[in-house]
Order: sequence, then C-alpha cells, then structure tokens
Amino acid sequence: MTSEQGKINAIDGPLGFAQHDHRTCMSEAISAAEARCAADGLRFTPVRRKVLEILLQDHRALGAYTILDRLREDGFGSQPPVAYRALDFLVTNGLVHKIERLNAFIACVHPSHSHTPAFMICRLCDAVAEAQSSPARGALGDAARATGFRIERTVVEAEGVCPACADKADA
Amino acid sequence: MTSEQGKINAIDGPLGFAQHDHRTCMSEAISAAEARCAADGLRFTPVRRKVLEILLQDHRALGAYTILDRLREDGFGSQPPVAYRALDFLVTNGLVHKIERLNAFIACVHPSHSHTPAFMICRLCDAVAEAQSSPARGALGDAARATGFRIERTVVEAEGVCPACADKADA
DNA sequence: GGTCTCCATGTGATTGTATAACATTACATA
DNA sequence: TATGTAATGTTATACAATCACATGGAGACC
Repeated sequence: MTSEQGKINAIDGPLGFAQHDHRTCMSEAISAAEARCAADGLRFTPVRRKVLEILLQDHRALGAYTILDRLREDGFGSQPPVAYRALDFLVTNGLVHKIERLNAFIACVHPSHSHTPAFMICRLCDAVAEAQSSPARGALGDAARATGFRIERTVVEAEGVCPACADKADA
Repeated sequence: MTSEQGKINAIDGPLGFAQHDHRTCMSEAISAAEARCAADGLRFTPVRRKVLEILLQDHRALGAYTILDRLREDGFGSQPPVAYRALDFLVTNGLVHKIERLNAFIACVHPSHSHTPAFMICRLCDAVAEAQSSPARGALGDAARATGFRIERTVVEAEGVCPACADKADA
C-alpha cells in the first residue's frame, strides 16, 4: 500500500497491526460468512450475524460480556447463553477464534479456508494479530508422535509488544 | 534417583502419559524448588510450598479453587487471593505452568532450566503432558519478524486424545 | 533492644467468565 | 395443521480472577 493511500484508506485503524480499509473489509467478511453458511447448510441467524458484526466492527478481541452488552443495546437477549451459543457456533465454524490467553473472541481474518491460526497479542494495547502456524510439524509434533498422542487442535498464542507500542516506548 | 527396584523407573519424556516413580519425583521437585529459590534469593514460604506439593501430588492440571480447597484442609487461608498469589509466584519463577485452555495449573516437570513449554491435553481424561516447543523458530516467528512484533512469551497447547484413551476407544 | 519498612499472608467483597437446567419460539416439512 | 428439530430466552449458579484493606513477621538500621 502506498504511503499516500495508506493515510486515506486507514480510516479505521489496524487489522492486526496493519492499517486497512475497514468498511469494505467488514461487508466482505459478512458476505463471506453468509456464503459459507449457505454452502454448508448452516443457519446464519440474526444473533449470530450480530455477534460477528460486533467483532468485526472492533477488530479486536472482546470478552463475552462486552458482546452481551452490545447485543442488549440492539434488542437481543441479554443473558450469557445468548452470547455464548452464538460464539460457539461462530468458533465451531471457523468464523471467529477464541483467544485463550485473554478469554476473549476475535473475528477470523480469512474464514474461507480451513487453517491453524496463531496469534500475536500485545500486552500493552491488547491488539491481536492473526498469523499462520504449523505446530504439528515442529518439536510438538515429534513429541506427540513419540507418545502416541493424537493432536486434534492447537492453541498458539504469542504475547509481546506490537510495533506501534514499541515505537511509543522509544519516543 | 536410585530407585530400589526396577518396577517403575520410567523417567521418560512426557511425564503426563507415562508411568514413573512418583515418590522420588515429588521429593526431587521440592528439593529443586528449594535450591532454586535459595539461589535466587526467593522465599519458598509454607503456602507456596504447599501449593507446589498439591500440584505435584496429582500430577495433573488443577483449577485454582480445587487448590484452594486443599489449602483450607491443611489450615491455610481459604480466600481466593491466597491461592492466586502463591500460583503467581510459582508461575513467575517457572515452577508451575498455567494451562490457558483449561484455566488450570500444573507443576513443571523440569524446573531447573528455563524453557518454552508446550502441552498436550487429552480432551477425554484431562491428562496433560509437557513437551518442548520452539514456536518462535517456525511460521509464527516469521510473521512476528515481518510485522515487527517482539515475542516475549508463547502459549502452545495441543488438544487431542492421549494414548490411554485412544486404547480404550479401540476396545 | 527498639522501630521501621518491606513483603507475605489473611479476609471480605466484588467483578468477570462459563454452564446447567428448563421453558418457549421459529421453522421446515410431512 | 401437526410434528420434530433447531434456535432462542430466562433463571440460577458454578467457577475464575481481582480489588481493597488489615495483620503480622523477618530483616535492615539506628
């Protein structure tokens, strides 16, 4: 992205740690989710859509009760299971990821293809960036094979300092 | 280290899924913790020792409130901060690890040298085995370098089925 | 020996996260 | 319209974590 356009397009802050055009990003993600659910015979109901929208709007990890508050503001049910069930659906179908370290949830940045996500979490500003990982190919995979453990799912989360916060610290 | 008879001398890799001599394992771990604290000028107080003993006894991940119950049984304070503060100390100094996926804690199997632990968690019996990892050397490390993210700590946890439970399923 | 300070411990209260159990509604389709 | 199923709603509660503040002991210092 060019420097001039970067400024213009960077209306809504970082996707992970980088600037991006947020308006199109959000509508595209919703469309992708609709397509995905239609293709797989899943029901993209109002609550589920709303929860995904909430997560896409902020583009950061939100706790379940923050999500619940926003659901209430929009006239949906306000009891915990309402949020948790929607989150379950979205996580199960790869549209949202849970950040275990934060007990929080974040919209997936490329929900189209199945993947093994890894996350970088800034301990100063709580920004979260999604990356790829393949932990089953490294030392962990070796250990699993050696002991006969069958890996079904992995959690890979790195905690540290994002570029923006590192710059601030320098200044 | 000198086990009297050969029945269970299997001090092999992932302690979680393998048999091992538990009595010596426990006393050795406590001694190691004592030595470590003495060397670093840390206070290995009764509560902290007790919490480590509780975790070593079970050799599995325990929730904070389970630990708290056992502390109470042994005459220690019974309010959450008592357990959490001891756990903070033990985690900070590498004697105990937190399993984010389970919101639970487990004693480290080799607290002597600093390391980047990875865990294999059986979703059927909740057994946890500790292994080594080096996620900063793989795809995650590449992503971090590319974006300028400075990794300080990583969480690597694999969920799946342990050998014992897989055998049961076959039978 | 005093006393001061630091740190650990203890307690009560509160906030946040997650699920159990059950009632009701919406929807497809037979 | 009747029926089965999935989704939603509600109450209540269990589990996880932190805040605020009081107490007490060990060591440093005069």
